[in-house]
Amino acid sequence: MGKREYGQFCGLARAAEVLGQRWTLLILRDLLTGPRRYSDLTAGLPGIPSNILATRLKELEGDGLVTRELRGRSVLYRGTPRAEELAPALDALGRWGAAAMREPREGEVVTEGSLVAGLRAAASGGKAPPETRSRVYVVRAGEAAACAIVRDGVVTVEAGEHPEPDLTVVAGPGFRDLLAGVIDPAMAVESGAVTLDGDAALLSEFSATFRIPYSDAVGEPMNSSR
Amino acid sequence: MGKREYGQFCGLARAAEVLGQRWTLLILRDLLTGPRRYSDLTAGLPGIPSNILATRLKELEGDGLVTRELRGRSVLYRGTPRAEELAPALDALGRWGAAAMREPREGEVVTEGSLVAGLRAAASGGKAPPETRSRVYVVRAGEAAACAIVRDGVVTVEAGEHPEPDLTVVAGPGFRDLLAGVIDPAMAVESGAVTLDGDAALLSEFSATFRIPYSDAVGEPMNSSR
DNA sequence: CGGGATCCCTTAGGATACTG
DNA sequence: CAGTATCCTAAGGGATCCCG
Repeated sequence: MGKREYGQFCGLARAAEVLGQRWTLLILRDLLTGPRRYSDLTAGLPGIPSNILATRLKELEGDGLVTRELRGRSVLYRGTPRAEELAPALDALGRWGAAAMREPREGEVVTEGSLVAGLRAAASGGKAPPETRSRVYVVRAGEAAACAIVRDGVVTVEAGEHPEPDLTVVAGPGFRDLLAGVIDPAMAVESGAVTLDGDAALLSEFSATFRIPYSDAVGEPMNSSR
Repeated sequence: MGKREYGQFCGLARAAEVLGQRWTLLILRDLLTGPRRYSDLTAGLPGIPSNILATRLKELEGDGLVTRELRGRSVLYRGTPRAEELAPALDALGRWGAAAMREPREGEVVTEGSLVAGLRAAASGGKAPPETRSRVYVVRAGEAAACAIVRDGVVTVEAGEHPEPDLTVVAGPGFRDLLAGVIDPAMAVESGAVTLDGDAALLSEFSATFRIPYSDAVGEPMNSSR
């Protein structure tokens, strides 16, 4: 048995062999938001050692999850279709992890990749209204921004801004409570959990579309102010 | 940033911090099939070093995913409700990994845990007929056995045998092709992919209920190293 | 300047033996 | 049975250097 293998004919074991290496899941998370250069990945994964990123990209290429592509004088890394098949699993994992998140820990940041992944996980847990009219939301948290387009009950989330959002939601402290449903949209505005720009009446639709309840199987944080 | 943390306020990163340690995912997989003693876990995870198992169990206990319970003169490890919330994510991961599985690699075994996890992942990808009449299947692969009960479109899978199965399916070489749908039930019997005991006509219902297609995004093994 | 490779050091993991 | 204890190797972290 190699050092990465588990010696079991089991889908979960196979997944763990590929995804269980440190940083791999986050690299794939970022690549599922679109093709990225080496330096984009470095910027989106603060603290990753350069040699580890290079090693992981080579491993993922060998596993058929990433392709490299020369573009101009830099290299574009792109997730393959096989990597895209991971989306449901990443959403499920992200929902599970986010269900236990209360406040950010000391020093934790929100990257573009984490914001996009979080919104995608939240979208798979809410229910978008099956309207014909489409909505464009922009969400900003920390330095990161993402846009979500809701159309016919289907949500797509991309990194970055959008030229004509219907509503821009700037996340403040307590934004997580809105996704959890422990505060309602009006309270969220009042408490500063969100700051809005655009059609503020859409916030309740937003909060129905994006939802990650707190797990009630997790204890309260020690420094709880609620 | 500690050595296990990623420094990101992100559900996926939090999940990776807990689940990304070697062996952890498989330990949880086994504990989601029911409470297990230390020696049960050792037996279900061939090759795991004893010190690693002990370390992981302590970590999982600290993370609120496992409880220890003295029962007689041995210790029972049990997954907590928070661990059970992982089930959808494990199913999704298992499906993703299993979609790329062709034949077992040299030396790979099927354990009870892997069989149960595989059937659960397969059940989340098939559609059980919404009948009132319930079905009891027993599936055997290698040394392992599991039973699946289908009732009103809901599938529950447990480890071990069942006293009165409607159909017992013994997996042979090519059983994976039946789950993938590349051979039909009649062919599966003929080719020896399955050996049946009981109501053989139920096999087509079985193969509709448990399904894991092959990923068409996977080519031939492209990675000879490792 | 982007995309790494190399070096050194620390820590986690693996194999095996041993004990309460 | 349920773990420790030990020893050793491999992988990760951090900084720097290199090359086109």
